[in-house]
Amino acid sequence: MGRQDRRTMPLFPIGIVQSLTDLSARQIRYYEEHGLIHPARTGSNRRLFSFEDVDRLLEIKELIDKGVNLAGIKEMMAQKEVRASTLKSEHNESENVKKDLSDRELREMLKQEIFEAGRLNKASLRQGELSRFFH
DNA sequence: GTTCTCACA
DNA sequence: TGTGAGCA
Repeated sequence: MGRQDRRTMPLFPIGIVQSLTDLSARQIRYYEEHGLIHPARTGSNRRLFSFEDVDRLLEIKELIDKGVNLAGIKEMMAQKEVRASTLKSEHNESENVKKDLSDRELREMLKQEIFEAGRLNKASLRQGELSRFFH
């Protein structure tokens, strides 16, 4: 069994994940509903989470604690996937081309990440202002 | 005992 | 997001 199999192997029920992440079952199911995680199901329709799922939930929790809303988290995760697949495809390029691209695109990806973080932070700040305004 | 879906004084 | 109902 490979390392990857171990990361994606469906292992624990929602109760365990709850205590592992300090998220409510409600939140966990809600995030699944929005495509942030994809836990497997047992024959009796119970969710089974992998280490990968738990890791993602922990990342989600950090963003939630920082005041990022679901839309923001979705974009952050999407950005991350783009960066991951970019790296993966570059991994298959020839050495010469890769050296060139990875250096340039590494900076580009970093820039995008910072840009995204800044944009979302402003968005959540605006939310804060609005909630105060309507209070 | 636990989890699932659905719905909302 | 919480919570309770009614199942499996």
